[in-house]
Amino acid sequence: MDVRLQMLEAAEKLLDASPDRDISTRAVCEAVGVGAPMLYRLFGDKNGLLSAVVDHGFDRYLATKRAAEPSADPVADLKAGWDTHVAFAKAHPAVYRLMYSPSFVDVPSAAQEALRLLREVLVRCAAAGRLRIDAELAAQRIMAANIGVALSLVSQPGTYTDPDLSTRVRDAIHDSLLVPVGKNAPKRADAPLPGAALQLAAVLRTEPTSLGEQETQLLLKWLDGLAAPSSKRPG
Amino acid sequence: MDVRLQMLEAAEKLLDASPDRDISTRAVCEAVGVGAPMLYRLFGDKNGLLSAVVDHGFDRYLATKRAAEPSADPVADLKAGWDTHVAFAKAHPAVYRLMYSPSFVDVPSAAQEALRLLREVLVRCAAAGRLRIDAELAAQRIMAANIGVALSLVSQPGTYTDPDLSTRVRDAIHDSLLVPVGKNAPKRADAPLPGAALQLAAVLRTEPTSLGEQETQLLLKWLDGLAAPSSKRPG
DNA sequence: GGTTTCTCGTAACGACGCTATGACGTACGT
DNA sequence: ACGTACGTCATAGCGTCGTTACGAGAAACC
Repeated sequence: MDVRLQMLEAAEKLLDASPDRDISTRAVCEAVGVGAPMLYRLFGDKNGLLSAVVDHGFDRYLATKRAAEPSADPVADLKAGWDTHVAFAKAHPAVYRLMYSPSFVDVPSAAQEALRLLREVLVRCAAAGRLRIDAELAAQRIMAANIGVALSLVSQPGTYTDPDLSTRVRDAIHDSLLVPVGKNAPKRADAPLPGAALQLAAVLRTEPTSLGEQETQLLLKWLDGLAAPSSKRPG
Repeated sequence: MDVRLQMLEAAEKLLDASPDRDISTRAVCEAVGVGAPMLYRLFGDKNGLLSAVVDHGFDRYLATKRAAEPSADPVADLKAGWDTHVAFAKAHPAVYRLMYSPSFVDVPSAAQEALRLLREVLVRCAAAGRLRIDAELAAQRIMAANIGVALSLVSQPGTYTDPDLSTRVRDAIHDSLLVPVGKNAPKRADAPLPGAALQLAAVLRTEPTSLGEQETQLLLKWLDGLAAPSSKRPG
């Protein structure tokens, strides 16, 4: 019978159901069955309620995450942290938008908490000799890119269609900040075949050639296959 | 005495001055000196006005950018595009938030336009042999990271204090998508088509591919034809 | 049991997005 | 020249919002 928790959950439910991602204080009060002054005694004002919703959702999410976090491989934890960030955004799009693009001035404390946890993982990476730069600088770069990927996926799902978008951006950022485990580490092999195929395809699409139309189409099809031998592009 | 333009500029000014980044239709109408029905005849509703503000600000910004864009070095254009994106966000924080984290359902067309321009630059990079993957996939990754950096800088300037944040994330993403200049990039200026065809033919003769034997032979024959300088050359 | 205090629902206030109505000016027909 | 039809736009209003003053009812204390 915790009224505060009831209101938080009602607000989150209404928020996810709302098309314009906004709610009215009246709807929240009516859903719980309390009067309007109750809301203002508990949360101060509407922004306080929304901030509390963000903190509540994020805290509950972190509870399941914090239990298994400190593993032996800090780099694996780093990547897992990125993925859980994106998963949280997909699971609670409205809450995520309030978290990282709030309409009020003060950023919810959950955002600060998330950055703090990221910095802790990075400190462990540094202790393991895997971090190339200062943990605070690395945390800012990773978090900024992570927010961008998550926000793009939740606010423009029709535009950002690449299923590997998150992991690819993640690895690009991480690779720029971490030192490889060994010298034989996969030094980004500049595979000449896909590169050459991509370039020829690009040129073929922009310049006239001596080939016929069907020949060009078949050639382009082959080139696409040569450029992406292991994965398929989204249509 | 263009009322529509007056209202757009008044709305933008009020938007930047507002602490909670919201405006009232009444304030916009009063600032221009027109009645409320004028706004609804010009923009439909409040969302229409805000969408128009976004498109107007972005179009005016692109006008100064499009003039000097197509340079000889597409990679330099790519990096400049990232920087102008961040600069636009810093110059118009309220408009930028509406653009990439809108409160209404449909994303403003300016966001689509920005992604389209990015893809065009990437196609030019691919034609120069500098792009490692498909232009569409690369555009999504770059744009997602770019949005994250810009939105973090404008919505949490107190948290993201690293002055090099933007350029560092930019270079990390770009390095993961581009091939270095010296490696296997033939000179674009002279004859891109024969060069690309020759390079691919050389690679095909030294590496196993996913194509069958007959296909490879036919492809090599075509490539020899494309590489031969007997075909028409641009004056 | 009477008084005080605490709690919380009712009702109201100002501001909002949006729209119906009517006044005003203009162009046209006779 | 004068009446009429038409387009234009401000006034005024409706319903809803966030927020708060007020009063009723319950509980606690002397």
